[in-house]
Amino acid sequence: MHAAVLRYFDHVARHGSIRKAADALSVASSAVNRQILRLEDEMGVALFERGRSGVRPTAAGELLLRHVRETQNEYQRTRAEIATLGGTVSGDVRIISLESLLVRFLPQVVDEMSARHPKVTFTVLAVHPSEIGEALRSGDSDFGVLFVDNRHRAVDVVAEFPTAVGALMRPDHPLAGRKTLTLTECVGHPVVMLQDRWLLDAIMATEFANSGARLSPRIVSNSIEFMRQVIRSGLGIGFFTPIGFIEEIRRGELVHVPLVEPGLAQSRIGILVPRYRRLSPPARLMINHISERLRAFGDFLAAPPRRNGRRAAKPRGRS
Amino acid sequence: MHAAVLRYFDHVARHGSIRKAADALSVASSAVNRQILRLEDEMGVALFERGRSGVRPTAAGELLLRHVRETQNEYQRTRAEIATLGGTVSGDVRIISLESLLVRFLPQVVDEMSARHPKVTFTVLAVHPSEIGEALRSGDSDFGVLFVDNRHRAVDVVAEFPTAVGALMRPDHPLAGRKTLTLTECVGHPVVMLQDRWLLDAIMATEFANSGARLSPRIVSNSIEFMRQVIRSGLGIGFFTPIGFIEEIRRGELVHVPLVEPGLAQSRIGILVPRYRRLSPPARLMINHISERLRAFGDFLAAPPRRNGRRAAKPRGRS
DNA sequence: GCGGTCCGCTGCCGTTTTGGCATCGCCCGC
DNA sequence: GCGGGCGATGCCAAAACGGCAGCGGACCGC
Repeated sequence: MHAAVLRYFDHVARHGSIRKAADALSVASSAVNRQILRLEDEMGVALFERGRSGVRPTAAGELLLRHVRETQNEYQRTRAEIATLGGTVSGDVRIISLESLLVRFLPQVVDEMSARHPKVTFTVLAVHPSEIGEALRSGDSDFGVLFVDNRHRAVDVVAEFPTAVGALMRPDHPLAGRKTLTLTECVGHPVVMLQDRWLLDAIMATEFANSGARLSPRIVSNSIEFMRQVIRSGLGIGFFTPIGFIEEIRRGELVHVPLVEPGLAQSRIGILVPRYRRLSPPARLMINHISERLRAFGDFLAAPPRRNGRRAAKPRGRS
Repeated sequence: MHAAVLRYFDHVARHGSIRKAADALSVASSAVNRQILRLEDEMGVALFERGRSGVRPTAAGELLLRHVRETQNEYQRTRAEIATLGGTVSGDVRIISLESLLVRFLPQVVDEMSARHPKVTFTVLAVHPSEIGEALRSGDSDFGVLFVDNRHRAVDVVAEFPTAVGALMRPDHPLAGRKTLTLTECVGHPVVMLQDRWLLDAIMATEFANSGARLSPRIVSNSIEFMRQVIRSGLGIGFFTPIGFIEEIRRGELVHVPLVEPGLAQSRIGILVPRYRRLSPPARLMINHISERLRAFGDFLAAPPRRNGRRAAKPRGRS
């Protein structure tokens, strides 16, 4: 329905080059170039600055770009809405998420959703915390499943549940019997750490910095899967929310001891939706579904089957 | 920039007929027809129901229509924004308003604005109160200068000033000396009334209905200008806010005695902007300008040069 | 019931727009 | 200075679009 020039313009801006954009679009660069020139002529202003190695949007280009992208997003949303009239939910759900949720939680949720609504597609991205604000605002994603951060403005928290960043270790670790820990108490024990602390959250980063704890990482990695294995091998303590390790905790293979540092003990994971954003039907359904699942995890974590837990007698791996 | 089919689709929906739309667009009806058919093919659903005497949007058509119109509005706004980058403010400002403001107030404001920003165009419409909600919501207008009505949801009141609906009459009218009046006190005196009470406001309509006052209209008209003349001729009392008659009141040719009925004495005129609407630069400027002017009128009315006013000694016509 | 009218739709054809290809001029880094 | 990247342009074929005439159906007034 919409003119091809919208896609062209968007791609050119994204790739920073007419030829690259044309390549990605599988059309001749001359075609893209002419469309852009014609568009600039129609607008009466330059939309790109031509540089040595490509093009860069001018201020006017940025303004138009916002309109074009919003139009494309709204078009997709509208199509999804129309498709839903026919009974079948379809469309793309675009989610940004914490890395740790991509390992266990979201795959399962996507699987369930996908089984129920086969025509729905998913785009699930882990994002650099510094990009969270922009990713939510720009409309590139429908919503995020992230640490709740009050600093985000114009964002509604649709559902949230409290979680605690804690020390993850084998059941036979000296600290495994503790009910709580401080970072300081972990000093001296080998720890495994995420490379680039932004894989944790900004909140955590500052918290780790504030507490004087000088932790000595024995192993550093940026792979959560790798760290899962080394922790299970007893090579050290990792610091995570329990949600990515639910299965291991359930089976008693790992123990999660909450940290008491304020910003860590009280952190919450929630569904963050840009305020005033119209959501596509599949996005709405997905949010509902994730909310349910988050609540279920919340209930589970409220009475965790800890090795030495007081409440004990909850279903465990060998039950 | 945007595909012609957007305009076609919009026009067809507006005119309820492909041939009429084609006529308005100055293209052959076959061209419009084919674009619509192609669009329906692309969407996979019928967008119009074909009837004996034209077409009517289906549910899917309505959804797409909303997207199309929003896209067109946003495009215009974006163009205005881009034009403003170059220093000159341009674009169309679309205002809905009270009939009474169209007579004196808005022409002057538009004139001042137009002198300052020659490239700005104006669309000023008086609207049926039943259409106010839809006109604000649909995006057909940028903002309204209307009676403030709390029943409108999702609308921000940017500026407002109190005004009182009152009895408008010649200075030599028996009731002209009064400081306030009730509708009941007007019974017995000839009144001139607007035909179709919706030319007043919904608030006023209910208020007039509630108070048991049985007023006997000597003259009924739907023209404010006509009523201005008959009131000046002494043919009766009219009920208006003073704002459309500022000049006559200032010159002492007419007297405005506020009514004390709650909904009338406390009515307020304000600038109503649909919440979360992005405004074009000229619309923002216009709102600022109208706010100033409204404030000026508010100051003037706070110390009105009434024949027997206590505060007296304010500039009058013959000063 | 019978033209007249208005509707959406369609086949045909000229015009306009769009895209592909080759090429130009430019600038930068090697 | 030379190769490789970039955007811009001329030329030509292909596709899209619009105008015209005409079809069939529904409705209305006579």
